[in-house]
Amino acid sequence: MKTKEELPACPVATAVSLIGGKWKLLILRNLKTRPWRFNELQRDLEGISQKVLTDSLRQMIDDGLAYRHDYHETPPHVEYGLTSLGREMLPIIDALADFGNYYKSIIQ
Amino acid sequence: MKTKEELPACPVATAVSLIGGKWKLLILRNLKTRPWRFNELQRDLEGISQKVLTDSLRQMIDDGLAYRHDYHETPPHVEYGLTSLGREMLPIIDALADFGNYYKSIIQ
DNA sequence: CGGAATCCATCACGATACTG
DNA sequence: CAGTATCGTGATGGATTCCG
Repeated sequence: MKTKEELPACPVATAVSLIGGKWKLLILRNLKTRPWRFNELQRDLEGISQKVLTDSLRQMIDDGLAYRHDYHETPPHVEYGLTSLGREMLPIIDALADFGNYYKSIIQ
Repeated sequence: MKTKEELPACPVATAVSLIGGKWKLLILRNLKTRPWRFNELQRDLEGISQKVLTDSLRQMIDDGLAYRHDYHETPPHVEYGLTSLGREMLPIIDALADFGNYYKSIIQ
């Protein structure tokens, strides 16, 4: 979790600093509905490497947006989901989806 | 402007492909209120280079989000603003700002 | 299954100089 | 003022190997 002093003054810049990178918004899009397992996420995001998925998830956890639950089973069973703070980002995902649909509807 | 075939199937991914990079969302935040001149934008974004600002603006124009109006004066006078399509992105900016404010309000 | 560790590639981004 | 043209670098992301 960042401290107040590390964050930009502008709220938009603050949010951007949390969802920066190529994949976090797409990860949020997936976690929106339910918890996901690691390999399940990687398969669905198609194109993301293990390293980048690991790094992205860890940053999101560190920022308080996501949680990691290890069931301590063999074979390993780990699930990732959104914290209540992470769920506060869902209006952003919804706005992105709305715009994406609109954009595709008007281009020829 | 991209064609339908170049865009991802997922609407969120479509939107992300349009606002990718480090600066476009911040540029949108500025253009939200009124048209801006080039140097004015560069000063306000503090940290962005001319090249990156030029590249970002050109992509946004190419994607139909922004326009460029050259007054053909000497000294040069050029203004950048949002198209009606670009204004459809404003809910995204608003959602980002809301979240940024909320995030800063709850961290200690 | 869910990673860690390592190495490598690319390109987004940045610095600098110059121009109509 | 509003760029263009070069050139350089470093963080981000990708490929591969190994492990409990």
